[in-house]
Order: sequence, then structure tokens, then C-alpha cells
Amino acid sequence: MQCDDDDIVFDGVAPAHVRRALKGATVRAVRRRGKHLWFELDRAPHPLFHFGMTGAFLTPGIAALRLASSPKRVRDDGWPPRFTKIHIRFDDGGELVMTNKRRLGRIRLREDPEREPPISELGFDPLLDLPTPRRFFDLLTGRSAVLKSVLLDQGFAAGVGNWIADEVLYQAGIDPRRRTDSLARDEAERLRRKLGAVVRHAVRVDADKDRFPKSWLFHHRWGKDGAARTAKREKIRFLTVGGRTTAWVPAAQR
DNA sequence: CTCAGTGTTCAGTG
DNA sequence: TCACTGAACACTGA
Repeated sequence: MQCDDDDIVFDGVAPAHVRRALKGATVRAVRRRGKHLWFELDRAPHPLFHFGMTGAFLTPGIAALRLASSPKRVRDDGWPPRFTKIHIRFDDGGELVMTNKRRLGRIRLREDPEREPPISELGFDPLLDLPTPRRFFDLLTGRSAVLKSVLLDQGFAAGVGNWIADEVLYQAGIDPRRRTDSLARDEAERLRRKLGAVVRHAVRVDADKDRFPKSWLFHHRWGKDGAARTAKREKIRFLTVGGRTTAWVPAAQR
């Protein structure tokens, strides 16, 4: 195993320590909650990964596929790819690399990942844990903050990022600036169902944007040039909530 | 050249 | 305690 000498991505852990933890260990399971993923080894500590905005796990096959199908020529050459932070070799000959271009990702070691931060502080995962309607309503109305910010809060819902939050609000027809404690039961229920549906669909198509439904706001939100419109020709507006750009459709969101 | 962006996380304020 | 803001992190592409 090889590690980049990157004290940001290796969050408070010496790369040598990570190497020692992995070397000779057996991966019993790979687990995920929200945007965090960890290997359950046959011994502690266990490695925990977060990819930030620009990270990925790559194998030689996937990397080659990516390179071949990339529309523009990538300077991203051979193997291991640029921005490799950790390069793992398995005894069956398999290889796995974690890349992280912007260095917003993290590699950590945990004795008991599920019982320690950051995993222990995450809220429900829309795929693993989607609350009942009643529970969801209570969670939501139990706080008083702007809805968009709460959706982004990993302590509320794990794994919901900026575009998913906007997508869910658009599909549920709710204004991102609303306060959580102002939602009626039926609004909370629409939100809950869309939260599950959007995440499920994105995962089912392997996050392949071309396979997201044409009706999704996602396809239309990027060129924020003031002329942006949805597939139904609705005007898209932009504002900043919680420091993040929020795309929304006044004609469809109350 | 400048700026925003698939994300946290922390310090500081109210 | 909670809610919110701004900054920091590094790189790319428009």
C-alpha cells in the first residue's frame, strides 16, 4: 500500500499509521452511511473515507473506462491516476485507489466507526433509515431554521448535498426559504417521499447524470445565467442559503 | 484574470 | 444550546 503525504486528506493520521492498520488485514465488509464509507476489517482500527466534492475510488479497469469515455482529453494519465491519496493492493491481485483532487476528502481511522464521530453524529440515511411520516415531521418541526439549511445538515439527513436538497425541494413544491417549523404534515410528507425517491433513483442509475429523468431540475440549474429554465419552461431563480447556491423555481415552489 | 463549485469544519457572533 | 456567517482547504473550467 502506498500513501500520498497529504496531511489534509489524512485527517490527523500519519499515512504510516494507515498503512500499518491496513497491511495484512482482511476486509470483512464495506459499509456506508451518508457520504461516509468504511471498511470493516478483521481488526481495529478501521479505515473511514469521505470523498469531498472531487474524490473517488478507482480500479485500473474503471480508470481506463473513464479515460476512454472522457469527452475531453484528460491530463489524467496512467495508473495510479493523478491526485491519488492512497493505493491499496489486495492479495488476489486487485488494486484500489482513492483520488481526491480538491483535497476536501478525508481518510480517518476509527476503533468503532459506528459509535464514533463523524458517523455517530449523522442523521438518518434516506436509503437505510428513512423515518416514518410522523417521525419525519417531528424531526423537521422540532427545529427552527431555514429548510434548505436543514436538508444540508448531515445531522438531520446523512448524504444530502447541495443539488439533491434543491432537487427534492423542487419536486416537493416547497420554497427553500421556508422555516422547518412552518411545514404542514402533507408538505413534510411530500418532502420525505421525494427525499427517498431522488436518492434511490440517483443510486439506482449509479449517479449517471444522463439517466436522471429529464424533468429533474438538475439538468437545468448549472448555467446560472439568468435565462435558466426547467424542462417545463419555468424560470429558475438563484439565491444563497447557508453559503451555498440554491436553485429554485418560484412558479412551482411555495 | 476572476470566480464559482457534487463538502465539510471551525471560529466567532447573536 | 441553537442558528447563522464567513473563512479555509486546492484545483479546474467557464
